[in-house]
Amino acid sequence: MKSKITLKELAKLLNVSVSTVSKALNDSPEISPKTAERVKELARLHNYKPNPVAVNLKKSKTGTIGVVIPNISNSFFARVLSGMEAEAQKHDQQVITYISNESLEREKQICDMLTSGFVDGVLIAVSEETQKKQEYDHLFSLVDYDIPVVVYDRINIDLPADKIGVDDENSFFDAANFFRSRGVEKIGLASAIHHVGIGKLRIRGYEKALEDTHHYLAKSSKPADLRKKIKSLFTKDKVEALLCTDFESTIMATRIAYEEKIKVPEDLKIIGYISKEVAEFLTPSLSYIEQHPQEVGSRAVDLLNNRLEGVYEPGKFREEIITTSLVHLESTRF
Amino acid sequence: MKSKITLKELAKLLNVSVSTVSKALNDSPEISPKTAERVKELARLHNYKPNPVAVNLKKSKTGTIGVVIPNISNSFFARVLSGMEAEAQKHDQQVITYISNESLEREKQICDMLTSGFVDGVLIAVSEETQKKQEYDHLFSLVDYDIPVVVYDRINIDLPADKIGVDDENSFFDAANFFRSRGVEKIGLASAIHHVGIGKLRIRGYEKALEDTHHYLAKSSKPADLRKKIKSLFTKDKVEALLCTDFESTIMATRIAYEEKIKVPEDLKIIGYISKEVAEFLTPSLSYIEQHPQEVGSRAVDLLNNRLEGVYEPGKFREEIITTSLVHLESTRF
DNA sequence: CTGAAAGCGCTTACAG
DNA sequence: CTGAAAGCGCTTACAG
Repeated sequence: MKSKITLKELAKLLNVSVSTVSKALNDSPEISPKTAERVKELARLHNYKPNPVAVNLKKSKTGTIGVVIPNISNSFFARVLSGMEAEAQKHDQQVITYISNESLEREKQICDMLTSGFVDGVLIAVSEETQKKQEYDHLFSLVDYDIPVVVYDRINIDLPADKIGVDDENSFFDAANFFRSRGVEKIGLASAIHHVGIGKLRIRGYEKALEDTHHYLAKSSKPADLRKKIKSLFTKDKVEALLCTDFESTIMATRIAYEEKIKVPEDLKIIGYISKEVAEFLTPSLSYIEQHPQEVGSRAVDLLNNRLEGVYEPGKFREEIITTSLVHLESTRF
Repeated sequence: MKSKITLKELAKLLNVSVSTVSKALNDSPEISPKTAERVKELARLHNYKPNPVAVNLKKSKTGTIGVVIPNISNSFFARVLSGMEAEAQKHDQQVITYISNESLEREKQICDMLTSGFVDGVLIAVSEETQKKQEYDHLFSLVDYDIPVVVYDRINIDLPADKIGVDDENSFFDAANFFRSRGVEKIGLASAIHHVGIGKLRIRGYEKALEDTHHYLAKSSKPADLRKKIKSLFTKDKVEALLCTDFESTIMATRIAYEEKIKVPEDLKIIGYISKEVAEFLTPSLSYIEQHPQEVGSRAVDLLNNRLEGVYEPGKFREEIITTSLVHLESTRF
């Protein structure tokens, strides 16, 4: 039960002033080596640690960064968070997590909190609802309060902030071209997120790669509807390859193939946007787009810190893109 | 660019003292309704929000709780975190997230940080390595520093702290008995986590239910080895049902069944410890143990807050258990 | 009902 | 080299 010792108590025990103790512990050159050593020794003995709240108040900062996550069950975001936490550690920053659950209302509440000064900066991926309704006032209010914001992953939003994203469009451009190069003709796409930014980009990549051929699209945010459409791609259109923009459509596609006794990869190749963890264990294992979430996370923290430290010119914002890679497992075996 | 206004500035604008402003904003009965209204109006106009760092310093608390998570990619923990965040919100607390990556070393670093006073309390699920090596000194040092600790999920550890767990043993006791009641004779178990606490408990539940019959066990923390053992259960022992204690063994089992052309559920029933999200999408969909992670999370925060508020008697600790439920999907269809 | 003062635990110009 | 003082932005006994 060593209740925390303070500078003042330390000072009294040493018969010196609080300022001296503080300076000694902060390695100020003003202090004589002798007293410095005396102070440090006693501090060590008592296991002294400065009260971070007091230090932060003095320094007018919080030592903390706020992360807004739309959906933590999505393992992409979970890994991004992990990358952020690791990077923040290196800078002795604490990560405060807020989960919006893809809700605009919740996101507003969170931003409102954040304007009170709980954090030095904010990393945010905006919720689906926010994107759909295009209501960004709460985000602008962060900016108004001079709280630096870094937008990650879902970056196609018009906000004066640094951004770190993933090359969604290119990933599917490349994936579609991969199939073409192998002579596949009927290449389909399934999407449950066609209405949100990243979904649109992935679809655009697919369409650009296949400008000159027929597009086979199954798009719907309603599971039953999507299922019907994917099934139709398989049984009526008889696509030979399928790109899936998200977890739901990917898993649904493998599922429907199984039910319809379509052999993967013999009769149907699939590439999906799912995590390595799940991809490797599916039956058959599923080729996927690796988004390097940890890197997205650590870069996001980096951008924020550079911004906080004034490395970047005020008013001019960065936009960085992490390059994805296509990982081939069994579902694209030729 | 409304840089934050302070109490002092507000006071000057109103020609009253700082104390008056503070009291007015905190609805102190000492203040006349008239001035209270004046103060509040100006505060609203300037969008005044008290600086939380200053408030916390004054109140000698941080308004923050630290959550240590072994592995955020595990969707169980991701959901637990979500439950914690939701509950913390209700109490205006911020959640600071630390990820140990199942590493003892990292966990020590984190605990060391935490003793500096970044948080009012800690919620922790200890890392696998910590459990294996049984090194708990860093956790005891939290307790020594009078930082309340709540241990969640991995609770079979001897620490003076409140605990919130899941009825691991019972879940598999019930699951095994479910199969028996349906006349299944050869019931196997696969585990990649047999060496850690929750794994042991689940296995014990299985063994208790089947005390009088033969046990078919496939246990290994090495993937290749586990795979061989599961395969042997299927092809040599010809088990008719399998309980899997974790994500890895569950997915591996479905995978091996597929490769060996064993029909699920016709020739083999499976129950696994995986998340609803994955279970529902597997082929066939997989019956699973629902652990109610969000509830674990929110109860953990509750326990901590009751402890902080002195609701519980000092020195006497709570241990709560969340009851799991067995969710039947296709893999246990009779 | 209002305000001056002390203090939460630090840091840092400034004086000596 | 050391210390007294001011101050970060609040809250809250205490006096008037």
